Amino acid sequence: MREVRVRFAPSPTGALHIGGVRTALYNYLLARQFGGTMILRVEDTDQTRFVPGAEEYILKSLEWVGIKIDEGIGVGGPHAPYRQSERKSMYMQYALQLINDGHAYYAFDTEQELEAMRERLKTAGVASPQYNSITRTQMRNSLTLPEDEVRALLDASTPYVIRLKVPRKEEVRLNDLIRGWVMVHSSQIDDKVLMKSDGMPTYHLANVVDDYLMKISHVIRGEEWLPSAPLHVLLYKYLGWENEMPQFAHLPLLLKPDGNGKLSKRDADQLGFPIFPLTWKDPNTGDVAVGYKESGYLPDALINFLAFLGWNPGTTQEIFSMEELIKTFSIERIGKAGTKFDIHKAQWFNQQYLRAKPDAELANYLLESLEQENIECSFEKATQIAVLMKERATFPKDFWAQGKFFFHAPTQFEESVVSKKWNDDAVKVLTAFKDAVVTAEAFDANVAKATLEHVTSTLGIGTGKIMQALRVSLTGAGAGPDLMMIMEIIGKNEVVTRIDYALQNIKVKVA
RNA sequence: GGUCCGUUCGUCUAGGGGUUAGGACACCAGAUUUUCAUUCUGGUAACACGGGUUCGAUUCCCGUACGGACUACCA
Repeated sequence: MREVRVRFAPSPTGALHIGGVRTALYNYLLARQFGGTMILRVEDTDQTRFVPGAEEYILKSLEWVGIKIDEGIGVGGPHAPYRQSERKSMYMQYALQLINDGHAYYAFDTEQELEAMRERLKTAGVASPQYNSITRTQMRNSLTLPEDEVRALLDASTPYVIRLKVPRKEEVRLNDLIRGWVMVHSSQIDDKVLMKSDGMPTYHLANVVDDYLMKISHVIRGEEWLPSAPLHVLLYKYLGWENEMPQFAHLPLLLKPDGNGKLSKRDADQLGFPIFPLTWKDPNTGDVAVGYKESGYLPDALINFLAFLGWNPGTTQEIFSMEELIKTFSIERIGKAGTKFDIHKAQWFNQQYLRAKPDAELANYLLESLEQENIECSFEKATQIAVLMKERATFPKDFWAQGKFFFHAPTQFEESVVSKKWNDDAVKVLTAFKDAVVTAEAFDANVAKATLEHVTSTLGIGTGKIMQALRVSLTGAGAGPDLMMIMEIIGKNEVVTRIDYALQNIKVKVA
């Protein structure tokens, strides 16, 4: 097997889509598994769509999820430069070679002429008009124009493009690693533009030339490229690179969670989940899209989730570290069908990864939130809270979001709990409990529990009946972690103060 | 419209000529828990349809339907 060299080749036209991250991941896994090379190349041949900051964003995103680039943008390498705009001068020679070999030609048609041709064909009943082996005979190109006129036009710097001369009748075959043999008839491929009039190559030429020059062994990319893959095969053939042609693997697309269609930013916005790894501010519109990182997703969890979107190991194991993924991954086990994107699964993975973290790390998450709120808290106390909250957290920010009551006494009490559980018995027990706590010498969870049980049994009221009331008086809510531990953490004085406040501010609704 | 790709529980999927069609998420129920969550146990739920081939098809073949991608001097 030849040396594995794969590439992730995004266009810097905006933030990196989550589907792009998956594509990068699969490339990376293959490279690592075979001790190969992961290359990052930027395909910025369309200068009109260039977005400032996009390239840096892509770099940061890959770094955050733990995909390391061995060669290319940001790290350099033997095939530098890795930005296609900077490789501009390298492409023309190959286009010229194709012309010399009779596989390409100059075309001088203006936009208006092309438009007129399409109109003409449409009115004649052709659904999708193409510049191809038939129509090119009626256009202004080096195949129809006399040689000296072509030279004259070129000498006069007339704008032109170079088009591939696709044969009229030929079966183009391609063995995709995921889909098997894909056959396309050349009559369905149009004479694609290879060099644009601004001197830049199109995707097709640049991609093939760079993959060849960079000795790419596997092209792993989205399914949207499958229709143009036969064209690329033709290009390799005409350029004389058939033996160096990489293997292709076209990944199934990520689909909308509900309904149909390709997953888009719009869907993500509507359903309230991130679509970009990192928060992205669109430099043109100023719109801000919150990223996975900022939403509290852990990079390992996101990677695990993404890896399973279209791939599975064939076993029941679901939690995979990057290392395990590298060992287990295989292109053969990538599915063919499009995958609906389900954010619930991502949340589940996040929860799993969060729980697996050491307590100290969890405590730090809480401490970070507290710092932003300007609240002092010892590491020990934060750890205690984190341990208590662990089982109910999905995101790091949950420790604060669901544990505010540890630091702020409630001033509002959950209505439904109050109306159902706040009654005369509750008031009696809370009053007695509070008085008992005041006199307690040492106070911790055990003392709290013993005290409460003593009070309830003395009064002859079931403990279960008033627990909710006690909880709401201490935390404001009807649900939460172990109450006795909460009391230990907030401390004796706070317990007394909070119960007092609740007693004075909650009216008895039910007798 | 044309070309190409696809179709197993609601979702992600395993499987593959003869299986009680397996797992996970979600959902529901029960148990545990002072509540919620966790945990445990159990449950509902799928081979798109029609023809072949075959003793037998969810699995192979062909159609149909449905879905998706592509159809630019964008990638």
